[in-house]
Amino acid sequence: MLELAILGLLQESPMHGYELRKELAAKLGAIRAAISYGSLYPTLRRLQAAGWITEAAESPATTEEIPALTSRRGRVVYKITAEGKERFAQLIAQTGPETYDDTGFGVHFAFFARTDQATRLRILEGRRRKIEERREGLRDVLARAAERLDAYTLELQRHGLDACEREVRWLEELIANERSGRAPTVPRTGTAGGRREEISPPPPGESRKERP
Amino acid sequence: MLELAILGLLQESPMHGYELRKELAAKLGAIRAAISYGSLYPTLRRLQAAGWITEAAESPATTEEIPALTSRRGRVVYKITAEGKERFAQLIAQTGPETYDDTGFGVHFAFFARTDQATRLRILEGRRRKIEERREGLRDVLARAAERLDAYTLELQRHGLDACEREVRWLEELIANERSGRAPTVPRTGTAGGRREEISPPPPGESRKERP
DNA sequence: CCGCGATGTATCGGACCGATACATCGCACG
DNA sequence: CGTGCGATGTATCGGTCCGATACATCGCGG
Repeated sequence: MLELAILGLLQESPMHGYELRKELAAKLGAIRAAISYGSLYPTLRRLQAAGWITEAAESPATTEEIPALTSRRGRVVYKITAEGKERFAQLIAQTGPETYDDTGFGVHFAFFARTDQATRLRILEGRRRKIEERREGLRDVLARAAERLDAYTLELQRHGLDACEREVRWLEELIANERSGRAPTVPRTGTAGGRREEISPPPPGESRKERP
Repeated sequence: MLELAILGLLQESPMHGYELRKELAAKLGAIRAAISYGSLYPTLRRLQAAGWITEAAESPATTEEIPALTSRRGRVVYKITAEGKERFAQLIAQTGPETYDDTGFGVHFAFFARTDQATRLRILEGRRRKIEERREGLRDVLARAAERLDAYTLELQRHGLDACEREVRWLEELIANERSGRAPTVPRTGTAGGRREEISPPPPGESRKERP
């Protein structure tokens, strides 16, 4: 999972570890808190050893402009390789059981913009199936074993059940949306129109997304 | 966390590993899928080594009734010790940062029936604080970094934000409920009364809860 | 000038998972 | 009658990831 996430992020732009962690936290903030360095650095090393990423030189184009005033220290900038891109494409397209658990689904979903529609659909449906199973499990417990459990435990199950139902509905909308029409956005409360707004009129000032 | 959960469950009744796993899945089904044996058995051994639990003999009172027809195999039944109960009491009352993450909170909450009210309140408020922070983080990303992210990532954040807001509201109700009055149940949609119903009229047929 | 918070790299022990192996039991199906 | 299969049951191994910790640099304000 971490491997996939790192490869995905580095595909957008080269980064060093610290930055990677922050971007990861921003992109996956809804899923998991923040990746630990104890996972990050070993994984970076592993990816490098496998040849998916390489260390990039620090000040690349404008070699002599800035360094005088910052005197770049030992920041290690990583960059994805061609093999790394292949690896990413392979990882993002292949689905196993771990694709549908909370973290796995979150990571895959976060990179849906780089995933083909068939795979997106497969993942969304797999996730829905999994959540439906969890939901049924919770319903069973609430229906059948309620008298064995105390009120707090029961309340916990109810809250979990609620979350399941909610997520299934969310997934339904995404799936419908995905199937016919191609807009990623779920219709917000009451907005019925088919017109999907593209997100940003090109931001005027700072655009540091991709390197040209 | 596993340690706490096992100690808590064994406090209700002695069990063997397999049973423990199933009960755990039932009690924490809203939180986590099912504990792996690769965690369970080593932990059981650790707890036994520490003296918190002991192996109990298989057929305890009615020694010769059943064994003829089932010929009890190597099931290892574990039982909590007096020290184990102390340990549980200590673990359930002490709160660290890990008490407020998803799993930690879930486990603590599942044993709220064995937790004193002050601790319950502390945990609920700590959890609320943590979720509020997560919520603010997501709002920040959605407000400030929206144009840097693709529509799918954005949708993920929105869904996460929604879940946060929902959980905060849930916690608010639980906290209010906890503060004045002592009923564990959150008022279900429209049910305004103060009367809290006790759950089960004694179920007539099969009662295989505790061992006699 | 000095401390302090942000930036930045790195390691270590431990918790937990997923796959796997293996043995027994009861029952359904041929 | 046997036989095979799914549930019950115990156990280990490798791998992923976390949390704590250490350490070094930078810019800023007191």
